[in-house]
Amino acid sequence: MNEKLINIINKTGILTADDVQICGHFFETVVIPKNTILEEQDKIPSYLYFISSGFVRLFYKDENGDEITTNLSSSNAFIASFMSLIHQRKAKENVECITECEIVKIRRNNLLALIDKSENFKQFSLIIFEHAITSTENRANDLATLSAEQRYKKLMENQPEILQNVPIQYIASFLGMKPESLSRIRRQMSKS
Amino acid sequence: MNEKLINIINKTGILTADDVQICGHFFETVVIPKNTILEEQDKIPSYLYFISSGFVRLFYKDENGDEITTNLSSSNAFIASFMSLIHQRKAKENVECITECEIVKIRRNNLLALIDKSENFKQFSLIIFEHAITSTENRANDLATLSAEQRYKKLMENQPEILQNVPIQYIASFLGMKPESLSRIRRQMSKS
DNA sequence: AAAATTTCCTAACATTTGTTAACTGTACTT
DNA sequence: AAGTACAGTTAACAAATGTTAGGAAATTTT
Repeated sequence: MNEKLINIINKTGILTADDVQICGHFFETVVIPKNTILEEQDKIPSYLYFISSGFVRLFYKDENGDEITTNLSSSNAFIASFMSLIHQRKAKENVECITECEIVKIRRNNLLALIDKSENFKQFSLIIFEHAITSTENRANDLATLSAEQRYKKLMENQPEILQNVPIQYIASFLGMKPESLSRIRRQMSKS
Repeated sequence: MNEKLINIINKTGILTADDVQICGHFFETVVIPKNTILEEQDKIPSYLYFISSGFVRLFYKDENGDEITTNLSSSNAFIASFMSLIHQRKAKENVECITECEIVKIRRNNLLALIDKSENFKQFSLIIFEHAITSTENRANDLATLSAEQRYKKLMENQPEILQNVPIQYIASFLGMKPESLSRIRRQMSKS
């Protein structure tokens, strides 16, 4: 199985070597070209994804046809349209590879089978899920309390690799500002 | 058991009459005076709460000691510091009754026992959980894409009862703006 | 009831962010 | 290589929101 995924799993200390062995049967590693949509808005998603390398985003198209980026993720993170995946409902967002990506994916039914079979795996998947929720909560609280510049600086500190690899317009949308505003902020910061 | 809670349960169509009967043993109805903290930030929460009547908020104190309101809920909603309740971790936020409330609560261990015992109850609790997550996602997306005025108008339309019963400062914080800004918006809207 | 505290409002001003439009550079097509 | 489309930048201006300070109104305490 994918080494990075094994590393992440071991870091939690939840799964045994046997557990990992079993997992291996259900995860599939694939290389995806840039700009590929993995799961589409308004369709029922099928997979949970682990990003082994590359950059992935979640975004939805609003009433005006504008794309709103709600999540930016890079290597060693899980990503999915989580709630829709679990409940088999139409997804509110697209899952898109921003760069070429090495992706490790598992089908929903296999994921549920693992969760059902192993208490350890249940706990592990809860942690994945919790990360996704915490990240949404943090985004909401940052949008509510920080200025546009503070939000950008925080992203610089916490996920600097994003800045090098993700189009500015996606970053601006994720941070809740216009691309022109982000441009201005970047210029002002480069001056001092 | 509390009638409103039974109504909500029946509306989902998931639980049988027997299920509801069993639930009744584990839920406890209490009346709570206004301004009471039900669960405290940095402590491990114990209960899931259903608001039978009254208004409840989630809020956390930031580094500066400022209170940030992250959720405003009224009758017929479940509320808790969900992630912390499930994982038995220190809560990131307080749960506070804003007005006097009639609350129906269930202890975490009893909740887990019900989930474990009944597939129906597992599904039901997943729906409660999903509501909480959807509400956080919506807050984040609204903060990212709408102006302060648009956010206030949306709250007016979706939860008008909040405006009559929740202090303006909490509403402003929840909407990610300063109380003075909310005051101005309300005045401008009252003019036209 | 008076005093004190807190909440909310108001207004003037400062700052931040959005809007519009033009321009540059880059990547993709032909 | 030329042409086209798109992403990113810049600048001037407009609009929205934050800041500060003071006062009115409501609530709580004495």
